[in-house]
Amino acid sequence: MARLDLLKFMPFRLSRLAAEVSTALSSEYIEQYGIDVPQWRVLATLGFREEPCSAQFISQCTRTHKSTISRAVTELLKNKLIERVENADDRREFRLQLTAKGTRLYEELIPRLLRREQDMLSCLSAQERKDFATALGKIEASLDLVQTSQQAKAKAAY
Amino acid sequence: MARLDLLKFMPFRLSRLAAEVSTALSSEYIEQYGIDVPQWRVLATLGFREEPCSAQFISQCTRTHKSTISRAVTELLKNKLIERVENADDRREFRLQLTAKGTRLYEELIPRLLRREQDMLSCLSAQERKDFATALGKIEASLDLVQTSQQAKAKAAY
DNA sequence: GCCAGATAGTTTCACATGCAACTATTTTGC
DNA sequence: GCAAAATAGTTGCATGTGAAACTATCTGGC
Repeated sequence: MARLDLLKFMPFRLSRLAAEVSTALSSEYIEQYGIDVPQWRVLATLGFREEPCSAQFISQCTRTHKSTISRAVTELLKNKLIERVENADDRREFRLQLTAKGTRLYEELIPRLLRREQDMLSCLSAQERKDFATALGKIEASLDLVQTSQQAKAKAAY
Repeated sequence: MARLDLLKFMPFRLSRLAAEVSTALSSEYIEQYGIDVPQWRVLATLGFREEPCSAQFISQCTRTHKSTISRAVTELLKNKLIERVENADDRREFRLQLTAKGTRLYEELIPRLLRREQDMLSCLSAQERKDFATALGKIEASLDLVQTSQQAKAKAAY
């Protein structure tokens, strides 16, 4: 009879680990700044890419449902962490960017999150870390999770 | 200025990958048998461990909230995939086990899920797969995710 | 130019899940 | 032995999220 040990089953392990890591990490911005995971993803996208982005773009590159992004954007606008400018070329779309306040928060947060990431990976040697990232990349690629912006554009609305 | 590329940030990558893997995998049992992820976790635990288990135990070793397990158990009982027997030693607790129908479903499902897992990992060589699992194990251990049943017992109600 | 279909973003709805309160039982301290 | 605390499991409530419907705008075919 075929058996399956959940504790050795990769999908389960990934799910459990991702949940744990997410909880450990998000406490950093939830408790301190009152922003949740979708809001963090919006800020992270806007902070990393210097030019303004559409909500659609953020939705695609963070793989987060557009309604979730829409709600996060609403909240961030309310708290003046981001602002949006009309796009004269296409009036359906808004360009989003960090406000000065949002940029300050972003710059405060990033080093702390990077430190936390390093802490979590500190149980691996430099080589192990590199190999782990590579393996992750291969699995992502095989599941078609690596999107260039071209592919993102080609894809139907997510 | 510190920057952070979400696409290279381990917590985000893990979250995204886990979600994708979970969706890809759960379609196997959702579409065919109408059972959801928590229900699958109950079945997987009961099928793997031959002796009957309590809901509490399943909750701990799958790291799933006890109310979620409770609802999954209710549903599985309704569909006669599991049954529960009173525990004379402790009448608060019920021992859960697969029914014949549940065992049949389990035995049908397992090979297919294992095959899917292998498919997902087929982009890695045998050595890479082993190293990946080892790295995962180290991160889990450093986050205190590896529970023996002793530790589970020692831990407060989850 | 106009109409059909596509697209950006919002909102409504249904549903899943975590938390906290609850019931029923058992264990612990005295 | 009994009262207080702990524990197994259930349930009500609040919340977050995805699907789908919706509005507004744009694009392509003709």
